[in-house]
Amino acid sequence: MPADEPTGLRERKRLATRQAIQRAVLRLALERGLEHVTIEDVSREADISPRTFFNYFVSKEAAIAGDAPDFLDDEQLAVFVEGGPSGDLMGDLGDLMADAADHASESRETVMLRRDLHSRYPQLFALRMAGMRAFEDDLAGVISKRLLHDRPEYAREPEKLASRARLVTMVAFGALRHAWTCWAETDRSSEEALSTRLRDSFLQVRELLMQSSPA
Amino acid sequence: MPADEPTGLRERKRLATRQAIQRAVLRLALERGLEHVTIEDVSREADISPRTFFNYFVSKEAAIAGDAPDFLDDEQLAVFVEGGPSGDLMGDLGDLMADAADHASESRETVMLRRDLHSRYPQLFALRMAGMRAFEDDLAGVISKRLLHDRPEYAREPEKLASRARLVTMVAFGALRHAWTCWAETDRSSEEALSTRLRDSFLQVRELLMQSSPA
DNA sequence: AAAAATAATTGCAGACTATGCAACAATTGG
DNA sequence: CCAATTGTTGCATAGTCTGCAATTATTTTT
Repeated sequence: MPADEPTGLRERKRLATRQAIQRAVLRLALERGLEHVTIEDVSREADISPRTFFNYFVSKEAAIAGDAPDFLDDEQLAVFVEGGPSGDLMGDLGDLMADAADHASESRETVMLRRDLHSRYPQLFALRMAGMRAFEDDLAGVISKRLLHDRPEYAREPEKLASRARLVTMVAFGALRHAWTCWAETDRSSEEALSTRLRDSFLQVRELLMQSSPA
Repeated sequence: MPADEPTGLRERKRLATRQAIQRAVLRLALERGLEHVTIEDVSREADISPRTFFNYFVSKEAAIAGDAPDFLDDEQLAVFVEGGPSGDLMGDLGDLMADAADHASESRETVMLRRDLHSRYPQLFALRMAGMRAFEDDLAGVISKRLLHDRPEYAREPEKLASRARLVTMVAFGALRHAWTCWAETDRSSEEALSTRLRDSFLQVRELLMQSSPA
């Protein structure tokens, strides 16, 4: 279906403006410090009017936080829901997240700028996480289907299923945060991909509780 | 004559004002909706000047989010660090959090108002979580000591220990979020304590990965 | 108990954030 | 090329937040 990219001029311009704003605010914040950047500065840098800024983001913080990752194609999602690829829940979730990170629609520059900014202002990272509620809800839906596939008896207890799906989602977000935090700390010259870190963190979660019960 | 009241008048007044502001903003936000409450309204309700509001909280959101839970007494912490009380990491963390919830310094009224507000505005809950970074760092420190006690060989790999401690912390925060979310959804008339939910969520995390590996 | 030191409250000025509205400009589809 | 749709902008206005200096309240010292 998505063969080429026949998006209209309008849509392309909108995307370009959105990215220009994000680059602008990230660059300026890194350059002169978060508190010394105003919407007016950002707008000048991105070549738009201050009013237009608010057509794209509700606040400076939202522009810095950026968008939640895109979800994957339906096919990959279907594989996950039906117990694949490996059958291990945490491992498969790690794969899912890693692939999402690799196919991010954001430019590499934006991702790197944001990583540096998060290192300097850890609150921003927490804020980015806070902005991912919708993504989290989507994820919970997918996980719910997967759990139902793994243990069909959940069909008789829909509330328990929902609760469990949320628990898995929140634990997965813990792994996500861990991966991002580790990645943000790696040497700037290191070429280690975020996706590698993601897979690793999810596998560590898997190990974690196996080890935790003492003799 | 001097009943041991270690806190001076000044400190008590400050605490009272802080709590008055929180009650005011929560009540007003529940009553007329978040977006129809201004700092001026809150200040009037709490009997302070708008300027004073900002001596206590940096923003309206911060007042709503409230403070991170207090940590427990050193003795209880020492037990945890040395492998107690049960020896199971997640279970012990659940106990720790549950006790912290039971001994919260906040008034029951404030806790309930916040719960209701979070039900109506889930973003606020995410924001509250985002504001707990310092608490999270403290927790990571405690967990690091516990891990070192459980597996002294970590002493040879301090970086691995730190990374693992952070992972456990973030997974624990997932459990925390789950417990709070479930608790906020329970019937208002239910007397189920948050601490019960906390213990339950942590134990579920423990079970989770045991079950997750298929045949 | 008064005086000095310390800390909290307040008003005010000023910069910045954010939204509604209406005019204008650009893109799209016929 | 025209008409509909969508995006941009300026303006007005309400609200957020900070620095500063004056005032008031508590604590400490003598």
